[in-house]
Amino acid sequence: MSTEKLPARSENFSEWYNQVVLRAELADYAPVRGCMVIRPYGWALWENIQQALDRRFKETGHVNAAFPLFIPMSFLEKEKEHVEGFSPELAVVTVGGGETLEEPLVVRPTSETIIGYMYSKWIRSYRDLPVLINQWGNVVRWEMRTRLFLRTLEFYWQEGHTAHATEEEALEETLRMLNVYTDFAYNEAAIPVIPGRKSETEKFAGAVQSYTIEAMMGDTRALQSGTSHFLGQNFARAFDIQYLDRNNQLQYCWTTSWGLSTRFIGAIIMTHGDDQGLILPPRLAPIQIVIVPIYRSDTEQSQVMAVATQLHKQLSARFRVKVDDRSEVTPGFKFNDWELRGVPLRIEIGPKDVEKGVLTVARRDIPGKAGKSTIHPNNLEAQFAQLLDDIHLSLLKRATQFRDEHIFDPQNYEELKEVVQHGWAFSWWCGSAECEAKVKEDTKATTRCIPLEQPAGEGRCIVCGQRATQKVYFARAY
RNA sequence: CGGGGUGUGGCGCAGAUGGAAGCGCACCGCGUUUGGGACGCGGGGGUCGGCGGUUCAAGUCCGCCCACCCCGACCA
Repeated sequence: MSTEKLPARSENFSEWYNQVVLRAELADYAPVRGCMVIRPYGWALWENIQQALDRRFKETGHVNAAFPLFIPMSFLEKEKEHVEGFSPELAVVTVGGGETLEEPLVVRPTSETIIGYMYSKWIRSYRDLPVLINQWGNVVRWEMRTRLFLRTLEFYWQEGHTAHATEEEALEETLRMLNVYTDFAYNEAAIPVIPGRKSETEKFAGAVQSYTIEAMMGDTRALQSGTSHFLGQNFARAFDIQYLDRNNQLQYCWTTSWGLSTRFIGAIIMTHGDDQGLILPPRLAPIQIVIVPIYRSDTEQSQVMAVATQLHKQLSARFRVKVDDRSEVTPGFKFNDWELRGVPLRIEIGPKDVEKGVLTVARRDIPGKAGKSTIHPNNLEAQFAQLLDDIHLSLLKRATQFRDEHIFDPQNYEELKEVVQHGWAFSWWCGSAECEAKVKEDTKATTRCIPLEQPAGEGRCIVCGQRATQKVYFARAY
């Protein structure tokens, strides 16, 4: 616990971010460079993310399974682009039980290869298709520069891997899961992500096409928050995933993969947080309502605690509630503490409230006195459900407004260079890697996505002036 | 891997010219407090990143090594 104020977001956004993560006790640095410990509060948030996603996966027909952490080195080498993309960041095990291994094992950076290998064993007939499997697990990528949640050597995620009989079906699956992520981001996390397609240079190593949900952080940088890949027959050919169709013809499968990681926690922090700390979206918050009792004398304490305990019991049936009964810190400290931790609603119960038979409620999304109101204890569940929904909507509205205010439509290349310093540019783009590279070279901004929703007509590439049929977002990214 | 920086109680730091390791916060105890980050008194805790050297004497000077942080190249 610390009593110091956080650095202001406007002064030093990344320092604000680090301190929020550490002080809200979401995570801590591990003894190994680039690794972190996800603490109980952070893990509880992840568990809620998992639940919300897992429910959507099941609803769309997927099942969970678990594949091994170790993958034979040779597997990675079977898909050319895949190995080129991942080999620089592999952790490799060369010794086991004191003996040098016959073949080195890589610690999975992603599981397309080993799952592809298994699929080739399991799939024989069109009757076996589609295979719709998801895995919750952890992967390792030896990154050079790391940041809590946003990029660590090891991270937790889910990776879905599906195999289909036809290209159409696989493409449909790819977009279905992109929609699942979009729906999750809007309706659980209150994050207005933009779904779109990745450029050739930005796509997943080994994919035919990659789709992404891109979110704008509070400093206007972009964060890829989830991805869905159409893998074509690349991995099916590399791993011999074949089936006999109705006409007894041997065919290669069409596969997809899609993932969302603990990085999403970073997206939540940087989308909604303010100078007081975290603001957690109500549907994912580990604690939705915190009750802070206030008292002086022993008599007051017993009166107040009686109400607090009863209220806790009543509300717990429907909400995630906590009573902060710590006696060693003052109410003022607790207010700040729970605001730092982002709890959406706080109930203050003091002698005055007990006397009047009311509750004082403070909304986390509206700081200070403005967010406080007095409510009468009739139909409490409905009142709190309404309040939490209101907070969800207000967070989404605020984030959407911020996003839209920082998306620009530069009229020429000079303007583009300027706007990507403090926002995103939404511009016509010819699609060439050269133009993309030039923007990156000049501004550090990269293409984030070609949004699914495109304006009508066509224009001129913002970089080279050639005919362009699509608009793309350029932004500096995490 | 290139450029810059930092290593001293849990955290943040101070320790010119070598001469008995300190401060703030946190922690423990007691008391007073408690409606927006309380206060008093009393405590516990550090082989000064590591190894080697110079010296009567090294946190301080010299050499080597290690780790971490920031900025680049790479990335969900």
